[in-house]
Amino acid sequence: MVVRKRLDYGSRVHQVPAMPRVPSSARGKRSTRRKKDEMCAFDLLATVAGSLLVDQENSSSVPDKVAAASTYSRKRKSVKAEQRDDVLPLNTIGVGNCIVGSGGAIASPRQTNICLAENSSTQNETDSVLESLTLKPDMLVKDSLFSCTKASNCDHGLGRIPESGASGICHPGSALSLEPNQVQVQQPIDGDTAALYSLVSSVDLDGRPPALVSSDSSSGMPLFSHDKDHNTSPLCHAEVQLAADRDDDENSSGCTHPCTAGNKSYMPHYTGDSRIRKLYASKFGKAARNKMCGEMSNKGSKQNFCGNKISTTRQKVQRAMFKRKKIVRRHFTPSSAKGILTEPSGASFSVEGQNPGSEDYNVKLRIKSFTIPELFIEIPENATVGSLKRTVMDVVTSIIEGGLRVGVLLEGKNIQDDNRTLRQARISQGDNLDNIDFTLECEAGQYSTPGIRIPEGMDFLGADAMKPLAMIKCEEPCPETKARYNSHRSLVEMTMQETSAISQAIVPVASPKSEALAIVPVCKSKRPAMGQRRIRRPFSLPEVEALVDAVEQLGTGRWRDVKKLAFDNTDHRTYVDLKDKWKTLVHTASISPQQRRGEPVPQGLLDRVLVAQAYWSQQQQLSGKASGQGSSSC
DNA sequence: GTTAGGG
DNA sequence: CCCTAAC
Repeated sequence: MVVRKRLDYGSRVHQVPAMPRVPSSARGKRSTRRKKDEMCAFDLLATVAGSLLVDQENSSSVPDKVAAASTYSRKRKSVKAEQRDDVLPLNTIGVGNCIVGSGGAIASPRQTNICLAENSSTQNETDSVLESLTLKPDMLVKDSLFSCTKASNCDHGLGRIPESGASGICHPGSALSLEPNQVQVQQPIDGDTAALYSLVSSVDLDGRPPALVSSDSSSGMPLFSHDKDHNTSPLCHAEVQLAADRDDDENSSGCTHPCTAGNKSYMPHYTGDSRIRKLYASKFGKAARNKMCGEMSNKGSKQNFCGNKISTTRQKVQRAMFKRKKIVRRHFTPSSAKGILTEPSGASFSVEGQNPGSEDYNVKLRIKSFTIPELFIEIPENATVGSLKRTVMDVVTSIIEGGLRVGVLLEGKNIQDDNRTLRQARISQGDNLDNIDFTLECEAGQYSTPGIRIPEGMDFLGADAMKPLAMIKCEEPCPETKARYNSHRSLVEMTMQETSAISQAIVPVASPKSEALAIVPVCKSKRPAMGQRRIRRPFSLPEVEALVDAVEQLGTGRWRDVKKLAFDNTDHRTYVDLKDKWKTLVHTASISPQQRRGEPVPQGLLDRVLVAQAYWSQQQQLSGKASGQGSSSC
């Protein structure tokens, strides 16, 4: 039922009409407007997530492999609280009968990736996976789905609800290597290929601090114990594991079904109690709202997907291509034997008690290393290193954030029928897993969505926009793989090891005072996912200077004019942004230099800010007095 | 659509 | 940056 709702919503997500704009006075607060059923999804998620966290209280902690993760402890609760205040405090939520994974949900509020796994049987496995989930600092993790299941079904099925949002942020590495850490998802084997798409699409890319992703991802993963054994270099490999789990009918009823990867925005509909709803609203709500477009947003904000406005130029990313090569490890779980067998090809088979011919088996895919090796960026010589980093981040983010559509190729042939089961597609048979490829494509198609306006000049990708962004090659299993497997699970691991070149064309964007690095990727699919938060774009020094200049001339109450004067050619800076930036500048100028963060602003500039602020605030007071006096006198 | 302000 | 109220 839940699945159905999600799917239904997702299928029409783009047609969800924007909330009619009502007079401000009539616009109530979100929380009061929101209907109960709009909160249901997260209610349930919160419930199950809470149970997982509680369960994992007993599990071992993630090794400190990232500096930021050093503080990670078994008290995942505290870690999350410290590192992400906008994360749902899952561990504070009621305990259920299930282990709930919430990788994305925690790693990134934009994406929710919550998986439900069986509770007791996977406890140890969760531990082991947690250990292998530490992320590389520059990794990319993007999770576009979460899964859930009813408590009564936790012992068997794993289902997931792809969460909205092909979003991505990336940390440019030294070689632009972007590696998602392990993201594991499980998929009913009799799910169709669309489900597999969703799973693969869970290779989320996110720029959140690695530690966060690490700990959070770990907590969110329904996991299997084998990872630890062969994951020799967790820091060097980002892995996505796709585990397919086939089980009895109970699962299907309790598990949500993944939506197609193409639909990145849809809403879960759950029912939950007000207690959890409160939790959600207070903590997770903000991020979730961004993600959960439509009803959940339900605000009529033009920044949400409900509106048709495409606000930033980050959408301008020219299509690029890159390939991914994967190594596939295959593990089977025949019955009546325990141990690891190696087939002639070198694939490792884990054999564990299960009836031969039983339909209970799983497929697990692992994707290691998500690398974008080549980016072509035109950057002025006077660019700073910091601006270069930001540019690279923006470019890569643009690539990712536009949304990735996953395709499945079997023996080079694209499997287009999403409704086919894996078995029907001959994916689950085990004898052709080496011939499975995945393609990643930008979600350019989303721009053709009715109601979504593509700014002119942003659509220069043309037909090229649909070229595969990535190709993932499944190859030979790693012979050295040794794994302990959960019973009745067969696994396939895919390793993305090589990446073909991806070429990106970046175009400079007009910017105040010829800002050195106002370079924005040009990508048709650059539009952020519905309801998705915009990419953070710190103001550069030239921008700040331009802002100060404009405010000095126009004052602090004419942000639209300021925009027109100094940022007219900068699409991604709205007058609200300028107003906000001025606010932060005033604050920055008013605090001690030691307390300031981010790229330092010259004190001289800050002094001008204070002077201008004082002057114009005085002017406003005077004008206010004058008008007040005038009106009274009249 | 703008402005102001809280988060 | 997001969101909302108020205009």
